[in-house]
Amino acid sequence: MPTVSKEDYLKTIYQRIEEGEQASTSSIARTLKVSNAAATDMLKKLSLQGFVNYKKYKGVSLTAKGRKEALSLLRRHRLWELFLMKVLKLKWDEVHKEAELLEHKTSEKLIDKIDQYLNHPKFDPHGAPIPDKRGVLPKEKKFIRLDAAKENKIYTIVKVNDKDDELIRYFAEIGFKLNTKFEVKKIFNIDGTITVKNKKGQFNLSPVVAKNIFVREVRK
Amino acid sequence: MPTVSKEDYLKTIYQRIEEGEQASTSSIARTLKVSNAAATDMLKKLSLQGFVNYKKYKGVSLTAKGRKEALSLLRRHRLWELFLMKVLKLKWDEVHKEAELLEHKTSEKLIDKIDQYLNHPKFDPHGAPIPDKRGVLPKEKKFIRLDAAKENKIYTIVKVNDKDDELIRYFAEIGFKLNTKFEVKKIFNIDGTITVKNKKGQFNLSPVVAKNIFVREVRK
DNA sequence: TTAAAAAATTAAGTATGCTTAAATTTAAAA
DNA sequence: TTTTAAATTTAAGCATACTTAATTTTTTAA
Repeated sequence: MPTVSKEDYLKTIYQRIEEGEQASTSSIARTLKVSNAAATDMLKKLSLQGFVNYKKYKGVSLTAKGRKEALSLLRRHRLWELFLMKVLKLKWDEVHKEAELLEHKTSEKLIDKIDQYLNHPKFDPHGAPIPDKRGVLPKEKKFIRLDAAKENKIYTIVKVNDKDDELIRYFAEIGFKLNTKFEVKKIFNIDGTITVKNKKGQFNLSPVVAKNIFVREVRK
Repeated sequence: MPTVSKEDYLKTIYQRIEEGEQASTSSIARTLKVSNAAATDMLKKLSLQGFVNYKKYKGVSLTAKGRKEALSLLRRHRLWELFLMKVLKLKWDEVHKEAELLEHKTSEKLIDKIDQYLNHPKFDPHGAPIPDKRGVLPKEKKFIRLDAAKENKIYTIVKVNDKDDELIRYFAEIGFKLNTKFEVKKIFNIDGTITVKNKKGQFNLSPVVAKNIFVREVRK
């Protein structure tokens, strides 16, 4: 059993790689808000324990064992998020932080009960896929990043990045919840700002924000 | 905010004192399964941080601040136990261990939602009183320890000691759940063994076991 | 292709919460 | 009351997961 810290590292590495980016020491350190030295240190330990493939200066990847742990933690995180929101009525922008704490202290027995209670859900409140008991991910709907959308088309929100509470709060505020529709009105070439319109009104989204919203084109 | 370890120490001290026993260094160490040296160490830290009154060789007691933390943790523990059992259908003898983990990672916001969901319950599945948001304990029903019961009388179970999973499993096995009736058939003077009878059958309980069951006399 | 910049690692040191062993204080028994 | 036993504390040391500062390796750009 990995420690709390080790679980966090494994999750971070998994998510970096899943996002198609490389899991560099400094990117891991940045995500976990620790020094590069701490990350290097931990990568060595994780390697020694067979959770990652790690060669000095050559980057890191997960072993099957490490991937299994990462998926287990993601499962716990995402089931908690959904449970807290659906059953205990916590807000969309509150569940991430709470789940982050509970996930490390949740037995397999308990998480299976939660899974059962929710009837084996496939996606969490932010659209992220929930691995099943064996670590198998459900197939996701096709989506593109909002910063790759086109003018004058209608989209629906498939997924949002849930790693930033402030961002989630902002999405909620402008009515950008899961499965809601909006139109891309204009994209400014100069800086990539995107003007969107939904039932809450019209908003300008910076490309940095838009990168964190994943959408699918829909008919009018 | 106390750390996880500190919360555990405060809870242990509170429970020792609540039980009318003194909270000696070694009793705390025994409960928490650490060395006496570790307990001494921690008592010094807790004292420095204003959670306990501690004088070398003179024992320890909680300050108002320490008591508040202990009651907060007990609240979280007991609400989780009830929630896990009632909502997520975990077994009577499973909830203690799970709650022990979750209690430390539960925000006030979350525990208030759980309290609300359960409609502000007053007792946990083992009969222990649940402190309210302000730390006020509900009034308990009168009870005596089973080892002080009398022959040929009928009792009902008001509370059991929930600190030992094996014991709880045994209680469940012999039908000794909360609010169930049984009769004390015989008490052996030689060693204090108590013969009890309920709808599951007749059993001999050692005085060590009987000390962990709290009962109230009822009419036939 | 080499110099500078960036990334990664090593080294030294810290806080927390443990351990065992030795020393001290208190309590109990002779 | 003194000796012995029990409880407690102190001392020294360990593992985990951090920190900053210095060093090394890799990458980028001139």
